[in-house]
Parts: sequence; structure tokens; C-alpha cells
Amino acid sequence: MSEPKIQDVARLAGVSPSSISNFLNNRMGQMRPDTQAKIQQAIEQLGYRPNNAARQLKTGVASMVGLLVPSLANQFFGALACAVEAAAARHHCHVMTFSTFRDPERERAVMADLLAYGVKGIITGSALSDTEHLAAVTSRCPVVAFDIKRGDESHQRIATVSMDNAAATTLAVEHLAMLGHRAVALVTPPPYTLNRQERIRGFQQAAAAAGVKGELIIADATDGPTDLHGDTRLFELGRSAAARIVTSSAHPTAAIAINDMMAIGVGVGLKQLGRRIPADISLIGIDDIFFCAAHDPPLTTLRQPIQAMADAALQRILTPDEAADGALFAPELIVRSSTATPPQS
Amino acid sequence: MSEPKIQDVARLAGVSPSSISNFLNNRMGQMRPDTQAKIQQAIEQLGYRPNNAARQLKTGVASMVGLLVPSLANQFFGALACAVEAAAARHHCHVMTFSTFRDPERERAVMADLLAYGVKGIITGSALSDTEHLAAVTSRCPVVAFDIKRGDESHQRIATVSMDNAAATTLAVEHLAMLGHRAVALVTPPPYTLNRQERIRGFQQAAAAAGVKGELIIADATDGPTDLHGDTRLFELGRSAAARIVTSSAHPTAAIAINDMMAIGVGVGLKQLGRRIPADISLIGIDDIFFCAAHDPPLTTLRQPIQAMADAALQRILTPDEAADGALFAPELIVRSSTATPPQS
DNA sequence: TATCCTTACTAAATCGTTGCACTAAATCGA
DNA sequence: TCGATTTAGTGCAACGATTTAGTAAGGATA
Repeated sequence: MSEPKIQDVARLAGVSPSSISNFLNNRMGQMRPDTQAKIQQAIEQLGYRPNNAARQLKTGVASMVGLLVPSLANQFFGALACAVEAAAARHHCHVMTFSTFRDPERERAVMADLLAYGVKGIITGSALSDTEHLAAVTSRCPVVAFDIKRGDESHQRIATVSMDNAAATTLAVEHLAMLGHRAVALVTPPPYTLNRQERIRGFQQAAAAAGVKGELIIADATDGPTDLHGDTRLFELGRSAAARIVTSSAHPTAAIAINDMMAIGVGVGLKQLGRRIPADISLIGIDDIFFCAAHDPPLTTLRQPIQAMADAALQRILTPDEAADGALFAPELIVRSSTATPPQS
Repeated sequence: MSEPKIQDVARLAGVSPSSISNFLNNRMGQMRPDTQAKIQQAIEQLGYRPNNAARQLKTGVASMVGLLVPSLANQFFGALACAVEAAAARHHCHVMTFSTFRDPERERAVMADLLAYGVKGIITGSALSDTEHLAAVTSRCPVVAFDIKRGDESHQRIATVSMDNAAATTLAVEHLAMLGHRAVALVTPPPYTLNRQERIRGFQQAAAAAGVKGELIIADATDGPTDLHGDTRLFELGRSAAARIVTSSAHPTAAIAINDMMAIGVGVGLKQLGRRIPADISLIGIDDIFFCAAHDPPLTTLRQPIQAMADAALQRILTPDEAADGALFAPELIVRSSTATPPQS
């Protein structure tokens, strides 16, 4: 159970701890090849690994970044965590991920924990509700918000990395208009966040530009389970919103959901109401989570380039000076089978 | 950017660093309330957080456990990570999760990284391919395998926490037999792992006991994408296996898949072949991932009690002595709409 | 042979916290 | 009033790596 220390290696190799340290940190400048070989062998023989805590204490630099997400049980954030891990690995960094369940109190606690670990920086895909406390964090390490903007973060020194949200809904509307739809609905939870507001703006502008009726359906959680685990809520919200689509006076022949989770809920709801997708109504999501492909029918969606965004987020943490402002990524339209020409009527 | 240290707090509060340390570690025995108040105030004023690296170096104990999963992009493992995090939080522990993509080389590297952090222990839901290297790990910290058994781990001092896999398929067969099915198929990838072997065993025994024909369909990855990201492979494998179900000479009226991901693939494949679920054929998965509920039709499945299993895994890490052997958890049958009486023929 | 470089290492201080061993001050019993 | 005991702290040596300033040994130069 007890790890070998640098002293043990030094003793076995017949050199001083300093030399071991030099070896470990690739300072081979003044070292004979045979000494290197001895050290290498001693390290392997003992299975030695330098103690991270000691190393970090001395050098002051950690090789860890923090990641906050609402819940890893949510497919999208699982995929995000995976992408961030991959990006971090390229920089010899490790990621510590926390699920916040969008609880401000937990966000605070988790940020504090990460600071205590001396993380290089924090990437957050969670809400950043507590603006006041956040200032205390940004003064200690770089913070990058992933696809989150609150509008007031400029003075908080928070970099943001996000998809061009307006472009996503714009592309969706254009795709539907091209297919011949003249009335389209956008289904969304209340637009508390800037990214939802952007999606709505893109939707309305594109609808106006394409000459299609654009109806906004805001699904509110008046009832149903308030269990948020894994963002099941969006699914439920989508399901119950389906009724409002089919009863709308605008008679939309297509629906765009604020994201895939909600789109899948809308899809289930529509089917329960006897509507066929896409024969009766077309459906588009946003994100491109795995289950879009498994959906019946496979869901047309706008893909977020998660890996590129994760790379950019990490970049901003490791070199906070360059390009400190926000990065915007273009969504990609993935056409599957949930969109088609509108029904003849 | 520079954190306040215990010295700064001591100076501000007008006491020695030792007292601050005592305060932080709840050794209030010999401390006047007013001194406590002064310290508390100084801590808050500076926003002081003890440096984890220093603390760990001195005490030798970390508050971190490691978690290895094939990929966080896989819904099941995302949910698992969430459950482990929740369990760990109850013990004031933090979790560092790594996606291994089932790559033995990466498993090795990641285990080494975790040891360097001085983790309390490692929970692995990933394959443990490299038996030899594993011995080096188990000698340094407790390792708990989550729903994985290789049969040869007893001498390796690995505790296992898993669902009763045979019981899962047994329950599935009994449920189907009760509905009147006389021929049932089990769809599985090649049974490399003991848990798959167990599921097969439970299936065959239960089929024999219930007097139903039990056909084993082993889906092999002869073609198709070898991209394993998020275990998409199982989905694809399931989809292509659907053809083998409908052409089987045993004429099964129901299919059990080795897990939900595969079941969803089977479902898509069956529909592509024009079969209705459950009218033409019933379908059961295992795990109860979120998308079972969103599936069309909602998927009957056997739920793994993930949270209880995560709790047990953590327990085994924190107190490795008691109950060092494996824990077995009972699956729970969740009946939804993908199972029904067989078609009249 | 004495002086000065190089080369190839090593000694020792240090990072921020902890916790044992210690002590100064206050209280008590007789 | 003196010694003993309790109370409320403090001093200091670690923990395991890093790194700066150093030195011993060997060769070149004069």
C-alpha cells in the first residue's frame, strides 16, 4: 500500500534525489547516458510514480481542470465530458467533473472544491447562477462558460465558447422552408438563458425572411415531475407541449425543439396524439446526441461541434490571454428522416 | 490569482497557524468560542481554502476515488458516474472519471495517473484487460470492479459489485413465458465477459424450466463501423441482428437483448423489417437507461439498481476489510409497452 | 604545477499543512 | 502562598518532490 519515494529510487540507482528529479523532468543536459539508464531501471524496478501532491505543492501548478455540468446522466453532457477529457489529454491534463443538478448552492461548493485542488481553470456547462460568488472564482483561475451566456459576464472575465445559436434555428427554418413548409413552431422552455433567446431570435428572423409563419410555443413546467435528474424534465416538457402544437391556430406542419432531448419528448407526444412523423408533421432537434439516430424515425438535427468547442474551451484555460473573448461555432445540419415535405391539404 | 495561505489567516486572526489547523480539522476541544469566531471571520474575510495538495502531502490521505468507464458518452456509464459521484459526496470524497474506450493501454496509463494522485481506491466499469499490470495496482489501493467479473480475480484482491446477471434474464424469460411466449431469442455480442455468460446461463436455465424454446443469437461484428465511441457498436450490432431473429427456424415471438443499447438497435432493425413491437414480437432490454422510456414503444427492461451498487462499491473502497467479497444486486423488472402476448398464428 | 573551465552531479531550502510535544497563564486545593 | 492541575493555546519537524546554488573530479591552458 505504500508508494516508493524519490529517495528510494535514488538509493537504488546510486545517485541523489536531485538527479532523479532532473531525469523525471527531462533535464538530461548534464547527465551521462549510463546514469540515465541506471535511473530508468531503478524506476521500473520499483514501479515508481512521482507523488502528484508533493509535486504540485512545490511547483504550484496542477495538471487538472474542472468541469461543471448539470448532470452526467444527461447524454449531451456525458458526451461533452468525454470531449473535454480528450482535449485535456492532449495537453497532459486531467479533468475532474462534477454534476451540479443546476443547484446554485452545489455550484458554489463544487467551485470551491476545485479551487482547493488548485485547478488550472474551470469549464462550466452549468448555470452560473451565483454571480456574486463567481467573481471570487474568476479572480483565482480562468473560467470558461460552455454554451452559456448571461449577458453580464464581460466584466467578470469569463470567456465563453458556444455554438452560434441563432444560426442553428436559422438553418432549421431554412431547411423546412426549402421543403415547402409555410408554418413552423419552435418549442422551448422559458428562455431564461441567452442561448435560448438567441435560438428564438434566429428562428423569428429566419421565419420572417423566408416568409413562413413562426410560432413560439413556450412550454412551462406547471405540472409533472420536478425531478431534474438527467434533464428528464425537458423530455416531459416536450411531450406535453405536443398537444399545443397540434391545437395551434397557426397549424404548423413542422416543429423545431430547443434541443434533442425536448425533440424526442415532442416526438413521443405527437405519436401519442396519432400524428405521424414526418408524414403529418416534421420535427427537428438541436445537439445531435446519440439517440437521434436511434429515434423512430431518425431525427434531423443541428449538430453542435462538441469536440472543437471542447478544444477551444481548453485553449482558453491554458492560454487565457490570447483571444480572451467568446468563440462561436457553426452548427451543422444533419438531415435524417424526421423532416419531409408538408402534407397536402 | 494567488490563494491566501494558513499563515495569512493566522496573522489576521492573531493566532498561530496551528490553531487555524485545529479549527479546520474540528479539533475545538481546547479553544475558546471567541477565538473560534475570530478565526471564522478571518477565513471568510480572506476567502481562505486550505490547499489540498499540501494537506494531502502531510496527511497522506486523499479524498479522491478514481472511476474508469468505457466512455462517458454512453448513457449507462454517464448515469453510473453520476451515481458514484453522489455516493462519494456522502463520504466527502471526489471522483475523477476517465473514459478508457476499452483500450488496455489507456487503462494502464489511467490507473497509473490515479495512483499518482494517491486515490483512496479505484472503481472500474471498464474491462481490466491487463491482468498483469492490475496486480501492481491492487497492491497499492483497493480496486472494485463494477458489474465485471473475469473469474480469475479472486487472487487479485479485487472486490466486485454486480447485478445478479442470471436473475435478470431469468426474470425476463419468466415474464415472457407468463405472457404466453413459447419461443424466445437472446441477442448478445460474443460472451467474452462473465456477466454476459451469466446472462446466457440464466436465460437457458429459465427457458428450460419454463418449457420455452430458448435460442441464442450471437451477433458478431463482422462488418459495420468499428467506431466504439459511446458503444454505438452495440446499437449497430443489435440492428443487424434483427434479421437473424425473424429468419430463425425457432420462430421466436420475443427477443431479449443483452442490454438496452442493443435492444434499441434490435428495435430499429425489427421495424425496418416491417415487424411491429410488441404486436408481432416482444422486446426486452437490460439496464433501464433513460431512453427506454423515450423508445417507441417504451421498452420493458430489467433495471440495474445503479445507485445502490455505486454505494456498495464505495463502501468497499473506504472499508476494504469488511465484506471483501462480491456483492450481488437483484434486478427489477420494469414493464413498459414493448412486451405483450404473442401474436395468434 | 597552478589556474581556470567544463562536466556531472549533490546539498539544502522550500512549497502549505498537520499534529505531537511543549508551555504560559489561569484556577484550585489545602 | 505554594505546588498541582487544567485550559488554551504555540513551536517545529515532518510529508515528497523541485530547484538554485554549489562542489568535486577531470582536462586544458600557460
